[in-house]
Amino acid sequence: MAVTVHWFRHGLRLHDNPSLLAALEDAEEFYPVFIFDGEVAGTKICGYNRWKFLHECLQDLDNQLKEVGGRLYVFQGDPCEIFSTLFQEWGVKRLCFEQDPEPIWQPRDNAVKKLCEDNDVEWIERISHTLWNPKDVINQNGGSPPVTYMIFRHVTDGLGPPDKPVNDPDFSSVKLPLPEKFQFELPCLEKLAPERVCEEKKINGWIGGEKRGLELFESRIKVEQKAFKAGYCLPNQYQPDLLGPPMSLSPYLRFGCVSVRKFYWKIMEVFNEVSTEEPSYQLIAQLIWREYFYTMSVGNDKYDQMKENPICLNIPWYENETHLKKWQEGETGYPWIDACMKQLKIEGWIHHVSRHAVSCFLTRGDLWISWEEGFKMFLEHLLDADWSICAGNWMWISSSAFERALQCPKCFCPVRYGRRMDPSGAYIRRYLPVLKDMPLRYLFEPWKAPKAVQEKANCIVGKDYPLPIVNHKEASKKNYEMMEEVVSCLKKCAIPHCAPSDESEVRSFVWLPDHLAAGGRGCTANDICDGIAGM
DNA sequence: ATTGGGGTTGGAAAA
DNA sequence: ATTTTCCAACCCCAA
Repeated sequence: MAVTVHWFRHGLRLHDNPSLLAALEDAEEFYPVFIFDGEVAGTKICGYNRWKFLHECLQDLDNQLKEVGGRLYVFQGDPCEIFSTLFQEWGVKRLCFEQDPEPIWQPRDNAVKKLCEDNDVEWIERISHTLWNPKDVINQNGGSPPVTYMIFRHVTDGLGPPDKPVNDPDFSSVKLPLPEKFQFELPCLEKLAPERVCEEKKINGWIGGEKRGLELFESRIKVEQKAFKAGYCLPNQYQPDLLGPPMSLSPYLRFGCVSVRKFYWKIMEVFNEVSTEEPSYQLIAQLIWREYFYTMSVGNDKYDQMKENPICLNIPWYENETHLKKWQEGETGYPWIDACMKQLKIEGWIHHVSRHAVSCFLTRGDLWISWEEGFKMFLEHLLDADWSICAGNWMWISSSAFERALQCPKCFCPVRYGRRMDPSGAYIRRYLPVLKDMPLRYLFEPWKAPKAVQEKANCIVGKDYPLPIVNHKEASKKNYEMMEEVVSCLKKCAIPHCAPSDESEVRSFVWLPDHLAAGGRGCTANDICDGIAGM
């Protein structure tokens, strides 16, 4: 019988929460704790929508705990200092928390573990943010992160399917002490970081928290079930729904409102109910990508930067503050790009085709600006961005790492790709109202509209809407040549690193130079920017 | 595998 | 009403 604490960081949920169960086991008194330390839950770089989402997650946890007679204890400050006080005050005997695999959290967690050891407090860390323990994947692979995505898949196949979700917590036999003097007011963004409250406090349709996450999950499962029954197949030239209400679970996976293991097993279950075929890997491909980027960041604290990052190509990107600013603000003069950036800033979530478009435009496609800038922008605004997933996706997109480093694909045309993804132009008109009367014909390249058309549409290009900041055709051609040069330099020093076991896989691989292969990898899948992957 | 590019063609919108 | 322009819809090919 003991006083125990569960420390929430990721994993803002009650279901499938093994470390929460560990905290409740044989406990006499139980305290659920969340600590704002200026970094937790991605609050170091955090736009308004992310703050709002996090607050809703915490509010939801507090509401659920109220129903079982408790409250969520919320603190602000350094975890070590706070726990040091709490251990004394509450007489804590056990501290439980979910594993945060990313390197950025290790100093914090190591310090707290040491504090526990110094104070004779048992600490328990459990895996539930990822499908597998990244450390198991690395061990299974012989001590280093898998060199390629294919190998990653192979290794995880070797580990077997991920653990099934654990039972819901039972609070009936523990005491949930209520505070006498402590205030449970969640610190609001306006007070904590007023400079981060942007003017764009728009309603975005996203509501944080486990309750909403599970509702969305259930409705999403029904959609998938229907698709399976109808004979699920991968869409070849599919039309993304850029205008519908948010359906992605990615923000809920990011904050742990919905368990990734629940997601995995439910999809499998639903598919198996409908079909006797072996479930396609594609069903959970995005979850595996998520897993891959988390795992690959383990032990690489330079994962979010180009310099000194063993897996990232050094590419001589331009430094162009003006271009960067225009990209960030959605003022590039390419309506498709600008609409995506406006939606990102206003709503905090954009579809993966939008992510493809703007990330390619910033980096290897048009502006030739480092992916690190895009990483920072996405990490600030995207509800589903997490440090390693965001950085991994940006390296991928910009052809800075993985097999992309040696096989740079064609870039997206900001006009043509937009036309295909948003054929009615409704998406652009929603996020760029200045273009609402521009005829569809010129909507994706309004600078080509004759003066009379511009006047009639009440939008003079160069005045009401910017002229394009670069000539796509010229810029992308030059950038492609520069990328080819980088690649040809690399190929000269490329040496076979390891032979693929399966002959059929050879096609998918490009040999990596040693310095890349050491911590690097290649992969063949595409479509990695889906919200689930959480770029 | 998925894009852009080149070619062609038919048709719609602009002039 | 006629001409011009340009785009969607094909195809195939290259990367």
